[in-house]
Amino acid sequence: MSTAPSQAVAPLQELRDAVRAAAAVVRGSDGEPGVEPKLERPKRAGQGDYATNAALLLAPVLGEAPPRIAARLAEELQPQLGDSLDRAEVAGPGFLNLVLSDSWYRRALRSVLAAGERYGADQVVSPERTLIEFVSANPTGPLVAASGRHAAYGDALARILGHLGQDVSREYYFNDAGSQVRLLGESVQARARGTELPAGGYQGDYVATLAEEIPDADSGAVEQVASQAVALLLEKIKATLARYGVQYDLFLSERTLHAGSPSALDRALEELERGGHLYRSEGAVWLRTTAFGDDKDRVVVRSTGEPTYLAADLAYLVNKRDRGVQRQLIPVGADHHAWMREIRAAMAALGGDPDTIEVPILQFVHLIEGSERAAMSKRRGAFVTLDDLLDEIGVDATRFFMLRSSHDRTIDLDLDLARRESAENPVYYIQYAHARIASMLRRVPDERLADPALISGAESGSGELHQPERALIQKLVEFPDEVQEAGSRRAPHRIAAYALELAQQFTTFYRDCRVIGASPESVESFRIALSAAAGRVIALSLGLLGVSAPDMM
RNA sequence: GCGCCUGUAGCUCAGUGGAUAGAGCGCUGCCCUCCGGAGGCAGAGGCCGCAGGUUCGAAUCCUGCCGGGCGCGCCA
Repeated sequence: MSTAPSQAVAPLQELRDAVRAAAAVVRGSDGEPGVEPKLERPKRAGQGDYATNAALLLAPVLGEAPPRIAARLAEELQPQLGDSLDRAEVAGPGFLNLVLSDSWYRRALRSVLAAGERYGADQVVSPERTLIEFVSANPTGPLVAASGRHAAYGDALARILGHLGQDVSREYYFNDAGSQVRLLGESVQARARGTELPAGGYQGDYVATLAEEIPDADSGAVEQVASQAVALLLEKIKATLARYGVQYDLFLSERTLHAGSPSALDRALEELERGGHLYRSEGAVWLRTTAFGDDKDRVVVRSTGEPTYLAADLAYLVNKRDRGVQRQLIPVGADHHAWMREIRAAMAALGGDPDTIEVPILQFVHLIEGSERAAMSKRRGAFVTLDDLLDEIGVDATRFFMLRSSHDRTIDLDLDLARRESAENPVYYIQYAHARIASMLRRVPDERLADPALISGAESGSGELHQPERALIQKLVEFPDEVQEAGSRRAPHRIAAYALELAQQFTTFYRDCRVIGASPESVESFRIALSAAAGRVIALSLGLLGVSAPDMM
């Protein structure tokens, strides 16, 4: 039995290890049970605090009835878990329900407090240099509302993986070299001159603003106007992202990949040429991506001699390889999902491992006004900007709204509803729970809130725990698993769901269990420790989403 | 036509092999001498898109069909 106080093994992990060990013994193998038993929380009362399906998994292997195996597991677990376990009961088709003792709960709370800010961290065995490239919207206009999904997702993922011990950096790659940029320059110039916009030109009001802000917009060279427009728009994008709470490590310009002789792009193409992955056809240069799983080959140099965006992407890949990047996460919108095959094939052609490039597909954010679906077009100037959205409903509500849905579901953003209901966004429920805890703890002297006091409070008291106390502790000990799951599945929305459940569980506890002034004092100390732990884990969860955890609202 | 994603309560969404499927909003009815009522309790509300299959066990995995989103350019 492991009760060593300084060992911060997650309480659930301890239980899981014990079940695995017992399963191995029952199976008669040394150490390895050969199956992966699960530990889960039964939904119904009377089915224990946790249940394992180990016996059901072992039954086909051992050729015995599951309940018999479960009974033997129980015998093995008893000595392993010692006073952590009240009793183990065989139930249903062969589940083993574990009823844990209050001393287990007290130790579990203690370990949450002892872990502090690093609770749920340090689970990565071998960290990789991980790059998350996200948003990367071209600087041909302000960030639109949908970019808020990308920004929130990429940033939250970075925070989660960082918490788990990965070496993460955030990058924004922007195309400032292509035809769209030239078109932007032409549009600004046309606006400045009062002449007609070029075909397919940019029509937004911001183009007129740019025409005023850029000196000599009417008379200067188009390239000059374009590059000044890009610079101004990029500043605006950076300001919006900063306001949204997203800090990038690097903004990388496509133009720098074209610069020099030979350029990064030249060198990438040369390398592919040497590898025999390029061929010429119809006057263009093609990359044979079909050799690596793509459904068609892709042009890298147009018949006009101009490189495509994919060519620049190749140069960027080489650039990242040279910098020692080991894993790349590049969330893109659903309209770009075919690009995943291209880039992974390109990676393979460059001799890299395509599996180190992950491209989570973010489904669309549909804007609805009234009952109509608002079409978004940057070029036509018909869009809602991220800044507009932040003005309307604020950073926290926007982030939470964007993060509570799984990335592979489309989000319907009803602007009227969002404005009306922003006060009812679940994020406020969570923040309210946090503020309430902070308010409560303000009534407690500082010395009782110091870590040693809290930790001893967690183990103080000998009375029986109340069910809401146990339920809250159960929720708290799930946190490391949730972070792990959110990280490995690239699914920050798990944390949003968890934070809401935790806030609910705290609220139930708060209603049923008097904290300040509870007697005897050991009970008060225990509940102060429990409240402080709940407050910390709520703050940690919100922090992983980039949402603030205010002490007062 | 082909490829990717998706279909769970009136609405917005969690739940990627476990026992009688959950939350928020909305609806009905209650609860403030009490640590923050931005709260709580109770209730109504579900062929988990449909049909097969795998399994001791399926919302979850497989197949087909139906509905929705997005792609299928020497555009980005």
